[in-house]
Amino acid sequence: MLIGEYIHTIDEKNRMSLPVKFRKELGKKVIITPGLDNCLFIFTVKEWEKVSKRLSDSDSDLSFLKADKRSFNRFMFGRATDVEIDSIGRVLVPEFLKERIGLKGKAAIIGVQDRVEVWNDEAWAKYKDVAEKQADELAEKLGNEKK
Amino acid sequence: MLIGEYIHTIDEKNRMSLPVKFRKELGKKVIITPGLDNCLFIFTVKEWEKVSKRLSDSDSDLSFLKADKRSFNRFMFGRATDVEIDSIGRVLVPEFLKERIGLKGKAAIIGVQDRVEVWNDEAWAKYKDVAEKQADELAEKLGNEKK
DNA sequence: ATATCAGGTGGGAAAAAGTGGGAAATAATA
DNA sequence: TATTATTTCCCACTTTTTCCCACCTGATAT
Repeated sequence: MLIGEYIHTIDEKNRMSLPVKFRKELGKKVIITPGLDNCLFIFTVKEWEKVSKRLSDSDSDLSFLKADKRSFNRFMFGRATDVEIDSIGRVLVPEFLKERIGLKGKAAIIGVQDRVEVWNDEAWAKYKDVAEKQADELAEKLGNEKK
Repeated sequence: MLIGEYIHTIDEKNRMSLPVKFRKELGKKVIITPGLDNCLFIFTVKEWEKVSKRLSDSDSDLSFLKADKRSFNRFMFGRATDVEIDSIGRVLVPEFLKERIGLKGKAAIIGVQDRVEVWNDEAWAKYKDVAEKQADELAEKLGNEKK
């Protein structure tokens, strides 16, 4: 399971080293896609297959309008990139994905169960701040939904 | 069962030794997460699996499509860390978790049934003070609820 | 009182992780 | 094809982490 928060550098060659704790689970190749809430998602190949299957499944339970779904899939698939992890555990973050979330200098690398998220470090700090304030509230809400 | 209260030091290398009485039950690897009321939780791997399973959406590979799940999962997993317990029973408390609860110098380590809690020792002292005064009151309230 | 033991603390050396940069290989352009 | 730009690979440096050993303190036993 991918968990934890790490702050790493993105250098001028767009290289970013992955936390050692993630490397075993990620293997030697990953899929980087635009994520939601202004971050990037990194999936293992296996996880990506699961995700993409469910996204393209025509009779899945996703309550998407067809048009919405098409455009969402373009967003996810059209800009997904598979990247090799180099011999010392770094990935190359494509320029257009970097730009998309305003990455430069420092990145926050977050393990979220089955995926890794990459954030502009400042954006992450802000997001965390807000999330924390809402956390109790949220936990309670989720708790109630289960009833 | 994990019970009791201990005051231990956190040194400059972020090491904190776990009470001997806890070590057997905790095993050689634990999960540290932010807890509620401004403390940290330490779970055994087994306990963590139970907790995280219950809290995450187990019946969907696409939980990231829901905004509130995303926030919650980021909070839950992004800020948890698995740490090895070293040969003499110490854990490394990640800097970002230390910061979160204002840990430095002395920590209060509390056994709470299935989990261990870590507090800033002064915060714990205050909390205890208040809690103690309310304990009788609280006990009665809890007793009544069960009826 | 001294010795012994267990739990907890601290520090130095070795190893690992993360970062940066140059050279070789490849691709792009004219 | 020659030249330039980009990407890839490899090595080296720096910082952080890990490992190991020694010390301290308080409790118990001799």
